[in-house]
Amino acid sequence: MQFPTIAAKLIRTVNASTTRTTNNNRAAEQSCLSLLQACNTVAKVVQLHARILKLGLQNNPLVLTKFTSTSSELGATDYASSFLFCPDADTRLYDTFLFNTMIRAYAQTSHSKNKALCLYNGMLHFGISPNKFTYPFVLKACAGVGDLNVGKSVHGSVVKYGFDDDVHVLNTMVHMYCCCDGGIECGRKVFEEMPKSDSVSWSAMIGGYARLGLSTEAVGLFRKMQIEGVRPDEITMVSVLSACADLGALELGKWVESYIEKEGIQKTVELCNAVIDMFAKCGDVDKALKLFRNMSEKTIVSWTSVIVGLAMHGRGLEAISLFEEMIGKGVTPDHVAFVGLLSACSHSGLVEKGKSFFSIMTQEYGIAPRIEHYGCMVDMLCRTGLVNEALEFVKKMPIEPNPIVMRTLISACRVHDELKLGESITKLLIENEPMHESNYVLLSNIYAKMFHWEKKTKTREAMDKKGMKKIPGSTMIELDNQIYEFVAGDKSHEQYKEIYEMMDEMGRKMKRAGYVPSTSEVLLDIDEEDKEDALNRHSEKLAIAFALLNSPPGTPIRIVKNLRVCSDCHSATKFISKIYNREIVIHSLKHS
DNA sequence: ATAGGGTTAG
Repeated sequence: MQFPTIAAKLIRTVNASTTRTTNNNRAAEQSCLSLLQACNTVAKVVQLHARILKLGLQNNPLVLTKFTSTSSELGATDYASSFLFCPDADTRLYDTFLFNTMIRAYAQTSHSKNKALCLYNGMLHFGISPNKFTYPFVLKACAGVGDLNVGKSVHGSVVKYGFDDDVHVLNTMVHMYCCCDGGIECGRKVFEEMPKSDSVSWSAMIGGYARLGLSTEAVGLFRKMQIEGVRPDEITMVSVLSACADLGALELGKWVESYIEKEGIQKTVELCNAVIDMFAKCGDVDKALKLFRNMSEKTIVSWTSVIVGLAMHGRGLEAISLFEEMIGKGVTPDHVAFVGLLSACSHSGLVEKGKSFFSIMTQEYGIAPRIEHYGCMVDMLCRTGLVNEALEFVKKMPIEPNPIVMRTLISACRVHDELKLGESITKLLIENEPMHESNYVLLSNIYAKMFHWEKKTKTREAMDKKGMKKIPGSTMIELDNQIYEFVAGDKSHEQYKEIYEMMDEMGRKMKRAGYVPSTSEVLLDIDEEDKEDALNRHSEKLAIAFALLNSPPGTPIRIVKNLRVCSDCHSATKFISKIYNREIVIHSLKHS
């Protein structure tokens, strides 16, 4: 930072212009420029570069700039930078545009965000001033790195250089903060305080909330956007739909779909994909399939959305046949498509098929398994009750299992009575993640199943001491454009008497149809009769009773549970669906 | 020559 002085900059400018004017090889310069313009492969750039060196034009500013931009456009950024920053390079030729070109190239490629930041630091080191075009690139690189402190320091520079009034810079800054761990509040602050905001600013913020799973905030902000009269575009709508999908809010999603029609928002492939994903995740997989079939242009994302949707709703065989149809059409699956495929196998108990797809993925498609793929395999083995095989699988994994995989194992240990094993894994996990509440819930559930009530109480106390609270289970239901929420034993609703009568009736009819309450997941120190009672008051059943009372016979019932659905509610729902002739879709927001 | 989006296992 101490290098740049105004004098040094002046000398540099003068020297650069001298080089330009004394260059008597104008014809060669022109020919190089037009050849560079026509370059379309890296090989040609390399060839041409040899010629540039031979002609001694490597320090010609025009040629250097063109060489740099052509190389980086073709993905040969490292090649260009090795010459630009070699020890005998003429640093007098460095300027803002040259650095912007290089930083942009690195900021756009996924594994080179750090290089972009290095170049930005180098730029300051050489005394080259950034301009308002530099910062969108730099901030984009920060977003990729995801380090809040790095982001804050760049924010400081933006203020120092006075670009904090530029809407493009600020929009990217909002996006950057939203991509950093724990940065969403900073993003919101920049968003709130920016002098002018447009649809891009709102999209960045709404998208930020949606990505983090803060879907209610995302939808709320979209409402605020409409109140403030900012016209959303197709990119805003993608984020809003993604929030709807996450919330399982089918009615809202349908409204968004008609809003898109009404407002004439451009239906890009990506927007159509988001609509399909919303329907698939909200339980209307057939609607998603229909839209998918009618799409004129499909991408891998379109296929994956439907495959994941089918997998989520237990239609594993259809998911697999759709995957095979996709291969038949010559579409190359990516790692996400394989996650969908493997989860389809897992949800439908197709262990052998799953194992074979897992090996095909690497052997035929050259896709290295990621933690998500290993997670699917562990889940698949655990669901089938092969807990020990799952454990062996985890031990042999070439990458560290993450907490999600560990929690899958622990749940399986509890369900399949490997309680000692479950206890020891959970203790390890708590050491690594002391502030994650579901770890304590898992441990206390294991103690409950071991009848270690004292240890269970202690675990709860440890949670309280750390200021963590267990989130109470609740179920939401959308009826006539209103959202009703129920918690276990809820009596706050004005119809509560009718609801409880309905539940009694449901219980009687279910028992007659052969339903046996499964009390094994009631983790309370109470006797069997009370356990049944506790089950009957679960929020899922309340919401279903409410829906049976208030919606026309034969119409589907869709409910959204904030936590995992217990096994008893799962089986009870199947009975209720049959007895009352209603399709019942349960959407769960969390899985552990 | 400048900005923002989607699909991912429990």
